[in-house]
Amino acid sequence: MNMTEQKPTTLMIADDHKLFAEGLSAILSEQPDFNIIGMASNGKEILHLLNNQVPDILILDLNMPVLDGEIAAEKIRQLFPVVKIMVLSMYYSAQLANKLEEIGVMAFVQKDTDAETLFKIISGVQRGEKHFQKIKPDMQPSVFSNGDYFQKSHNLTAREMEILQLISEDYSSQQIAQKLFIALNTVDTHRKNMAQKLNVTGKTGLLKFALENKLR
Amino acid sequence: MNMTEQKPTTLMIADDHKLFAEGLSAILSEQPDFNIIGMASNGKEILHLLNNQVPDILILDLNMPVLDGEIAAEKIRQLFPVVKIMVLSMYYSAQLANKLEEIGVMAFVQKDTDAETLFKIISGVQRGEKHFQKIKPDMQPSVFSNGDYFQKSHNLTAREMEILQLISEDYSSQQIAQKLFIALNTVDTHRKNMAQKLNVTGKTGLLKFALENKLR
DNA sequence: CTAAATATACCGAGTACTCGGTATATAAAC
DNA sequence: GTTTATATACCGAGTACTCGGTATATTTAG
Repeated sequence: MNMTEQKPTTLMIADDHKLFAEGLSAILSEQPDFNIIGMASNGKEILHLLNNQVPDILILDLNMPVLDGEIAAEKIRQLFPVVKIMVLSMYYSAQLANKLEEIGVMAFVQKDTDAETLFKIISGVQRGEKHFQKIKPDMQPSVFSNGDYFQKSHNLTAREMEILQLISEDYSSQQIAQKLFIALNTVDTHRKNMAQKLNVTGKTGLLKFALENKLR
Repeated sequence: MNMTEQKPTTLMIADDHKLFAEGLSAILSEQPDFNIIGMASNGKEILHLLNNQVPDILILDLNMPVLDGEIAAEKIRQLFPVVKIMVLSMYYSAQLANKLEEIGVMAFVQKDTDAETLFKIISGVQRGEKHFQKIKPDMQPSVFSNGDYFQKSHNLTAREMEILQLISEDYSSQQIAQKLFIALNTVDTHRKNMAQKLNVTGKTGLLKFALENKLR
């Protein structure tokens, strides 16, 4: 049987989000094919762990304090080239995926992937397969994904939200006016009204509000 | 023994981040005091689940597609007032904590809490205790938490990063000049240099870059 | 030591924005 | 029907910003 023919894949997890890391460790531990042999919460800590023992696969969060995941990955490639690195992140960008592949990372996976898929990717990585998954090109959820929330809690009109979305996409007022076939003054008025409703100052305040409320 | 005296706390989890939800379910299932009886990935789905069966405690993610966590919480308070609601979020704000408390939510917990603490909060909620934890007042990680990453990958100087941080904190150029005891023209020059390095346009481009790179 | 990088500072010409206020037409609510 | 909300649009006075370019002093790297 397969179970007696192969030893479990040894894994280490480096992620500063404790609840996530512990949850991930728990679901991976349920799999007989995987064996968690270490956990770290920042880049430096994982380097120390690897000095004592190296796993088959390291699951590395991209954004960590003290020593960032990307830089940690570069160092680990140099110091422990036998370790296969998988990077986890909430954020996807093709540029970043390319960079990680150059570094020698084996997989770049988003944190909203389901467990079954993750197990398959891990097994693939252990066999030497790369995985640089491209989900939707635009990974950034639109403001409209929470449209009901905004309309209810901030009393924004549909038009205001339309303009807020365009602001968050770097449209100047002139560009917004052209796109929506309205006057520059009208855009300005909508912006003024929104800023007052949201109690922020000007375009940068609106932009900041829009971006911060995409947080998950 | 306590185990025979009390029945396990029944829990449902509503979170669209599958890996997180499954991990959370796994660690909670390891606790004999807790029993997961349902999982949903959006606000509407959890409402349907509750129509069939209600748990002691519902663990609800704040930002979900289709029907937002906050609005779902309000509806659940009306329709299923016996259910104790705990809200999980990556983001903390006192304003939001107040609002959730008004709605009748029992706890507001950040996703970087460790599992042991979460177990304690859940047990407290089951006993009727509220938990509106205030971690650090400024929950937003500073750009400097990834300082090495920025310096390395974008060739930003220390001064440039200092100014980028102030831009992300809504400082105008005039205010930055005063705060750093430099001329307005100098701030402008730094901004211009950064915008070119980061290949963005102007202040809004810089702000957007700063905010987007705080994503976890 | 020299060369490169960084911080500081300026000019000029122009655009974009801010925010108090005003107003009208249309759509939605009562 | 009337009233309220929304979308559209304007004015004025002023500030903030943009971005091409210039420059020098200091610090850092080779």
